[in-house]
Amino acid sequence: MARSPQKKTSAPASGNAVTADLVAVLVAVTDGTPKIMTIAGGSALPSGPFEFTHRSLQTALRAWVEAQTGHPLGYVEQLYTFADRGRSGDARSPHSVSISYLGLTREDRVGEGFEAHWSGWYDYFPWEDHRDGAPAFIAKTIAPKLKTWAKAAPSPTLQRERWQRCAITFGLDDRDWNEELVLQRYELLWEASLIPEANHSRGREASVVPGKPMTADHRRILATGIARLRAKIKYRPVVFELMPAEFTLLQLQRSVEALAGRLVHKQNFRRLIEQQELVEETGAMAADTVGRPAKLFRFRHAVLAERAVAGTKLPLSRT
Amino acid sequence: MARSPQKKTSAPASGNAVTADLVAVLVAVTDGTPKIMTIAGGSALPSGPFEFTHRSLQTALRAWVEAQTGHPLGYVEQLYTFADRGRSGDARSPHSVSISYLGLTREDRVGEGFEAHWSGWYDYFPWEDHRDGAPAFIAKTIAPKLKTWAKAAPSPTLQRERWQRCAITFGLDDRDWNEELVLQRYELLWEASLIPEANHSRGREASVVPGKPMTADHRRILATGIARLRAKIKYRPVVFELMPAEFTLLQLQRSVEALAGRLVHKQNFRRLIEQQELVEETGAMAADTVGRPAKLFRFRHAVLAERAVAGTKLPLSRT
DNA sequence: CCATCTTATGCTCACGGAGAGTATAAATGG
DNA sequence: CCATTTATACTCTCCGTGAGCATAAGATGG
Repeated sequence: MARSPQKKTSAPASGNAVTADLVAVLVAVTDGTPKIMTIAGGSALPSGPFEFTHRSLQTALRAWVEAQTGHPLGYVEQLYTFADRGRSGDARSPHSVSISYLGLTREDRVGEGFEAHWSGWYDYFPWEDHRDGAPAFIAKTIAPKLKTWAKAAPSPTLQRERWQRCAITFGLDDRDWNEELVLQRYELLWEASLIPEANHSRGREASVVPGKPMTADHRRILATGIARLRAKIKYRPVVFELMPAEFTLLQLQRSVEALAGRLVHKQNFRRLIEQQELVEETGAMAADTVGRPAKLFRFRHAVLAERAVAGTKLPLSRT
Repeated sequence: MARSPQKKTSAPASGNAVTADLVAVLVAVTDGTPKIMTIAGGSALPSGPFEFTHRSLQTALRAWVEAQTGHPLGYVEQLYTFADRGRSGDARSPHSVSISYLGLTREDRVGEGFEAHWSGWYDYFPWEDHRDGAPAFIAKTIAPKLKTWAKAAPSPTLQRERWQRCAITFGLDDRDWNEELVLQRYELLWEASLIPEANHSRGREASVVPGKPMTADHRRILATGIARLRAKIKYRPVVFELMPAEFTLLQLQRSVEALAGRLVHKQNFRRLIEQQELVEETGAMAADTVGRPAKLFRFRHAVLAERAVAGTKLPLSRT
């Protein structure tokens, strides 16, 4: 970084010039399946060079997505910025800075005739879907391979630490599954060389763990996005960005479950939603359903103005 | 942004080249005062061009800080990336991308003879310190000015919305103070032109609200860092990065209070710390104290390996 | 028409965490 | 010895949350 702080309003780019890329994790939920927008046959996230004709990064991303989908992007949040020195390893290739964003939409909003597709995100992270319990291949395939990797550590202490890390992130040894550790799990599998992208020497030692790979570090970026979203839905009403204008409480629940990758207690879910006054009845009832018909609800946009957003966990004094 | 996703491994920079800057919010807590590292007489955060000789942004930041302070940087976290088209407004000046980081250290680790200084962060955000109750000037100065600003909105509805926003972020009208809304408060004051930095036409209409200004958007970046840190200390044991090797529970509590800007219930704070097994006794007692001497504790680094980190708020099913 | 299935919706219970207060112990300086 | 300051141990009360029971309201098949 800097030589000296004084030089911060620094000299024009010389050897210092880079290119800026945007990478987008665009999420939608359709029929209980979380999907992401992909290009290149599902092997990459939509991305492209940043055009400085826009006022801010956020504006640039919105403009681009709207051009692609024909509809405004509901919720946008910056994820992370990566810097590569010469992405391809070629020393002369330009340095690049990749700025990644998370965006929430609805699949049906996307116009036809684009090269982009929607892919289920569990295609890329099959071990993340615990809605029907932990996938069998975690115990059958992943856990043994991780154990082997842990045992390959040089010292017994390091072996224990490695395995403890595996057990925590994957909920092994009777630990609870923590759905938010998406990135940690991906990084662990990467370190253990169980991810195709990790084997730099041109994809031999092919996919040792199920899950579709992606270009460069796109799957890591996706993991970051999923983790962020799974954390966010717990303290911010962002799920509604993924819902149609009217929905039943079960549909809402299914969307949350799709994102979280685990099931939710129905009655408690409803209690939570209603006591927070997040929704209001439309008066209409859902049609075409099995079982007792459900009321239709809509999101109360007013709550966004009414309430602040943060949570607390300190033993605060009210005095 | 992108014209077409296909072009993502895009052409070398032409009109697209930018410079990459790092901006650091380096925090320490000394004697119950949260401090940040500043340069230029306290009017700017340390920053400088990113050198692509490093493997990653994080590495670059660490290396730079270690060169400055002579000690490793405990905790580092990326904050946000901003893009400006021509920072100075000069259309021909290079576009820049500023990547900001939050870092935690201890003041005494910094070597002497550097141009950097430590400034109390409440010098820049005096309205954020509620340890002795809400500062009087919030009710006396800020609230009335915000009321005026709210009333200046075109329609009655907008006026009410504006005021509601003010009341929420500043805890007015008998609302609770939410210490995490640091950025929201800064942005609100900015919008209401109560912040010198907001008055683009060369600092007339000088500081209408107490608090030291900063260069460019540095105070906004600092607000982002404070907000992030205030949120983080509640669910991650990062305070310990700011503590000496051994400390009393009261010292620990004072540090948390310094960061949060509000007081904490002593007994409950201890209960929380101890039941989470975050610390262990050193056996020694604190010297040079008034009142009954306190036990000295040290951070149990093992907890970082033992436990995962995330929290939950969904009505999950355990079955 | 009834039995059964499915989903919707209302209500209760138990447990644990968090805010708050009381009480006692151990040091210091007059 | 007493006032003061800080340390430390308990207790009490709410309330949020996980969990389960019970009932309602529709469809479907015999």
